[in-house]
Amino acid sequence: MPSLLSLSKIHKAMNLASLYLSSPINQLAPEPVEFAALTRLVSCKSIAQLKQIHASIIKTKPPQTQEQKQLLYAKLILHCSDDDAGYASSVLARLDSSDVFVYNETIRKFARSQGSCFMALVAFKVMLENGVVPDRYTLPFVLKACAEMREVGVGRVVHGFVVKCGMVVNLYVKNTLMRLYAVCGGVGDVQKVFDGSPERDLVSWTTLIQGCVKSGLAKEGIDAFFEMGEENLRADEKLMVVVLSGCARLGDLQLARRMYRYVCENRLNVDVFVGNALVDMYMKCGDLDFAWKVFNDMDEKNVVTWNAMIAGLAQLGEFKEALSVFRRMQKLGLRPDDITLVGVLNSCANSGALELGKWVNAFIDKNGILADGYIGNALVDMYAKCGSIDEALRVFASMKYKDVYSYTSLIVGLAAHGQAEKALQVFAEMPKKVIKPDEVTFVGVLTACSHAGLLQEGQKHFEDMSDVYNLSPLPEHYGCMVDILGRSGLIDEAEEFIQKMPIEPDAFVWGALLGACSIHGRVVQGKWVLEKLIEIEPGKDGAYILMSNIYSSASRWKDALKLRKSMKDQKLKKAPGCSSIELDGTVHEFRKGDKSHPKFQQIHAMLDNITFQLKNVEHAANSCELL
DNA sequence: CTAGGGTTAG
Repeated sequence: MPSLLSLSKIHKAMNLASLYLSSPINQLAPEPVEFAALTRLVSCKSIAQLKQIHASIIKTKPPQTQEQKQLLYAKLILHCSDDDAGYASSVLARLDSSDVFVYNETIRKFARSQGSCFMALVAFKVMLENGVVPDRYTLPFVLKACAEMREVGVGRVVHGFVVKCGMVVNLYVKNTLMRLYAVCGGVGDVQKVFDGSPERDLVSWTTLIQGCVKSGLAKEGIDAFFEMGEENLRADEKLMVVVLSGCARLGDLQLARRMYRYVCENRLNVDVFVGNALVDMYMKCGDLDFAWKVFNDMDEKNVVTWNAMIAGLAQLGEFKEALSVFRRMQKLGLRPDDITLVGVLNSCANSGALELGKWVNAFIDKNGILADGYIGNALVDMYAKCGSIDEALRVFASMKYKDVYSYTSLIVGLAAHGQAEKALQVFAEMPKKVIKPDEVTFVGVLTACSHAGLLQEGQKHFEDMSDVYNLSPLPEHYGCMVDILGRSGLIDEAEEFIQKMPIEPDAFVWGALLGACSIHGRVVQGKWVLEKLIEIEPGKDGAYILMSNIYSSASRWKDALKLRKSMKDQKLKKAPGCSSIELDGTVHEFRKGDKSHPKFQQIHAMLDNITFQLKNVEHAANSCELL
């Protein structure tokens, strides 16, 4: 108990309380106080009204007994809204009750809403100072307040207190304690509490699994679920939702189907939560048809249902489809929330739907939504990917809270627009704002260096990755370096660089080297690299095409033809090419081999025309080369 | 007077 009193946070709160105690409004409460119009408090709506009643009670009929006084104070506190923390704490400080129930009610009230959780801790402190011993009801409220505030520090002290009074065995206490650690990201601690006492129920399992899933250990969470089954416990809807979201993260379709069977076999009610979790799970596991089936079968849908569909489609690369779902949602008059907008912007970004993206931007402005955080980042990315780099810069500049995502979106965007110098400038801003770049940021930085041919600068950033930022370079970073070296003509150095890689080079790394061979006409080396690439990813066509270009540029037509023939013989699956363009607000999507566009004929006639004219130019260019 | 649920960007 004493350790709690030393908490600086609570001390700060008490200082706040004493500050309010000396403010004029509180001098309205002189002793002895009065008690009469308590009934009027029940209908009291505002803090002003409350204080008025308080004052009139004091003036007319003060409470006669200690009990009446305490009752008055307790009622006053319970009638305070979240913003009245100052007033509440001043009354609280005079609440000299020894009744646990009075404190429990007070703490419960404060812990119930976000804005007043701090007051719950203050009330707890007053309780302890008044020598009142917390019971099994008090602690869940206090722990809940800590969890809401993400105050693990205070939570740990309360935990110590819980252990001291042997309260861990109470399931409610134990489960709220687990929840505290779960929301604060400490799976290890959740597990410890879980293992700490033998009694556990569905809530304990739900919290444990939630803790795993939320901290990226979905596999462990699912394992725990099966372990639970061995104890002959059956999941309910709330637990199922958590398990389904874990499966969604794993992206394992087989597991997903197994979980769906579990839902059916156990006759779980597919309410809007379970339905949403199912839709999300099937989307993330790639079973679009079944996701649609669940979606259509749901009789109650909400914005989350639509969001799951939109975000899921965007993630599957079905951007056009995602946007059409958004339009359907709008036709039904459903209001999108910020998560909808992020999904829509993501789809715009990846399908080039600048007009719709601008519309979303206007929607955001019109509705007074702050273009910050997630939304701001999605806007920056959308503008950058749709070619409006200046708009991306504008949104970025207007953002108040910038994080690593904001910077990365812009840096990657600038690099893609050939503005390497600007990209590096923006990158240089990050340390000043104390924002730590991550792996993706460095992909942007290194691409910028590669496009601008900045060999030394690229090398320096690459070294900084591990030396300064403690990041382990991924294959794509090595790929960028190979690209930088290759473009500078240092092909042997690039090859040596690959040999020295501490991780296994992947197709992108070898691909970058092959690209370099192609630029510099290295036929022999190219052939060798091609063999490497075939080893790693047989059946892909990209490397063959690159190599056949190398042969062609070296005028080794026979070799080029041989290679093309071997591609045909192997029936190589071609990477599905896809591109899209927006015209008057409609996105037109083109896929390799897809003839479904209404103007397919005309488009191809035009393409033939362009190809024909290009051939003439090419011919001229090639002739020049021969001279 | 007590605890556990779904969707989010580079």
